[in-house]
Amino acid sequence: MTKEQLINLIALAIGRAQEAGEIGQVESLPPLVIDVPKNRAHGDYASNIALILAKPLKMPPRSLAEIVVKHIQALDAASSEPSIDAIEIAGPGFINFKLQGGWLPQVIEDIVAKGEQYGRSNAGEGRKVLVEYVSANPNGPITVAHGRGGAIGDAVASLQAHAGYDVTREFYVNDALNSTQMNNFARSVFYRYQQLFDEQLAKDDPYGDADWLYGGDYIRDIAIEFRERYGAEYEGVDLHNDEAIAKLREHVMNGTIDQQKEDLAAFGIVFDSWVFESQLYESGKVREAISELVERGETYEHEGALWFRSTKYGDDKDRVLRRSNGSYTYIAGDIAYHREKFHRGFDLLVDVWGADHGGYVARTKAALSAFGTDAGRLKVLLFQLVRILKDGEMVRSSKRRGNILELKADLIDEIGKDAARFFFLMRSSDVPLDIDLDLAKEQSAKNPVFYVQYAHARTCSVFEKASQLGIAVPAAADLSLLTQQTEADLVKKLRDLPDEIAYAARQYEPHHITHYLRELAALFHTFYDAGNNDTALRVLCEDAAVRDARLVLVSAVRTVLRNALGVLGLSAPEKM
RNA sequence: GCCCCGUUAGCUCAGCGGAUAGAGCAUCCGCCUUCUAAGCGGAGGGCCGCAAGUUCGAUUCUUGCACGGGGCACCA
Repeated sequence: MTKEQLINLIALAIGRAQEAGEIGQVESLPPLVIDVPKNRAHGDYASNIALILAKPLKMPPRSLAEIVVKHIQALDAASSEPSIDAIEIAGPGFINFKLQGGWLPQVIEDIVAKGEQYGRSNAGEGRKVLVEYVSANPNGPITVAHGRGGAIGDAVASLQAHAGYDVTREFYVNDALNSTQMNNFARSVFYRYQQLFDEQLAKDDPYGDADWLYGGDYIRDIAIEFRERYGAEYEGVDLHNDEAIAKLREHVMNGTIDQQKEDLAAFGIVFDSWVFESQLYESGKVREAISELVERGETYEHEGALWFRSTKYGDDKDRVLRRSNGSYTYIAGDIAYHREKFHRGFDLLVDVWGADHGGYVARTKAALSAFGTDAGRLKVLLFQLVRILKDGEMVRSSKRRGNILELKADLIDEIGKDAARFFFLMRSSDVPLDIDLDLAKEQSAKNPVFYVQYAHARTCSVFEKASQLGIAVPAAADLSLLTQQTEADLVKKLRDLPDEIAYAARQYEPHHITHYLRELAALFHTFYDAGNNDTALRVLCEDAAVRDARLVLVSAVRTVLRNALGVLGLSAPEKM
């Protein structure tokens, strides 16, 4: 009996009880949900329906439960295939079900049949969702903080895809023309570039303390790359000539973006789409968006600037869209960008931002509301800051100055792509993340990703061993022979994957999957280890029928581990 | 001052309105003639920040308070 069948049975029993006049009618029956109790002594499934109906029906929960149970038993007994083994009323009025063994083979057969598809659902019904993440400014490398956003965004996108949405992954490049920061960035690169040709300039370092100078060694790295690409072609650029700098800025920026793409690829992230803020300006989308706000009467002029009356939609204060000097503000581009996303036909937008951008949620949603779009169709995921511990000290990462911790050099090269992704996804986005680089470098059992991947490698080693012994992996087996408690526990966990993925997708919380993986790995290790103490409990035991059943079980475990790792973009090594 | 996030075991954190609140690390005690010990079993350790409210039932929802972090530009 499946979960759905049990729910139907309960609904039917309530209907019978109502027909018999034993319980009253309710306006609307709440959706029936049944849980898998944490405590296995409480059975396979538990329903709290009697507790929920107690109030509207004005009956004590326990007696209500007794009536419902009576009808459930009658219905089950009358069915062609009675499948409830035991049913009991517990505590304040829970109805606990123990089903006959049939569910266990069903779960395994389902996994074997679905293979890579196991865990997917069609809840999204193909609706189009755009997930935008990382979106680092083109003035430096991808940092560890971007890495957290990248891991979360990529996992959320993957979860949505598994939940049946049509997902697009997008990176938004803030290369706006009115950017003072970008000019300073280019100026800094050219200064370091000139120093490569002029020893005296390098020694004197006249602008070493200039306000506009970007600190950090990565600027020098970019200058070196620039020299490799263009040689001495731009050696004579006047650092104080804003126009000349602005003209050459693009060269610098393209190099930076290429580098970002490389770093992201090393992290396993590839975007479907890159949108440039400059193109929104050039194509007139920004002007268009602002004009629409003006036409809709959502703006006003004040002291020469154009303001968006965002307070009308719950923002703290109104926002300037166009400065008194005629240039657009950052949010003008951002508003146009979000408007444009919906124009491209997406049903749902997900933005992944650092918590330091939390203040932008209200104004962005306000803009959508002003366009007459339901702001609920934009989901903004804020993740708390990443803190880095190195040599026992907290390192503060800063984009403008030095101390930048680069995702590639400082994390991926140290602990590997999989470990980095796993650590980023181990915690809820709402919690600050500490990464102790020294500890993470250890690559020991303390590292949970190894624990999980090792479980997968172990499943593979069983098949390896079987093959050496000339034992073929059976296509089917008598799964009713899986009678050990460790086996039942394992299969119950395997059964949870579709629910876990659906839940994590619905909540936009990938960390549930890392927890699931650890739990599943632990149950597999326990199951496996039982064979170390008792050879009869090994997968490759004497009894061929039991052995075949266990091989099918291990195959299902391998599939589920692989699928769950895959959702998070983690590899499933066959050997470790 | 206002907005967002947090407060659960020594530490870092899970916990989807339910039953005896969990995991990892750390500490202590056990298990290698092994299908991979990169593993497993066991023990100790909790006013779930405080106070109200809603509920049959609150660690979970609401409000207030306290403490900690982040954010409050005609910067991006």
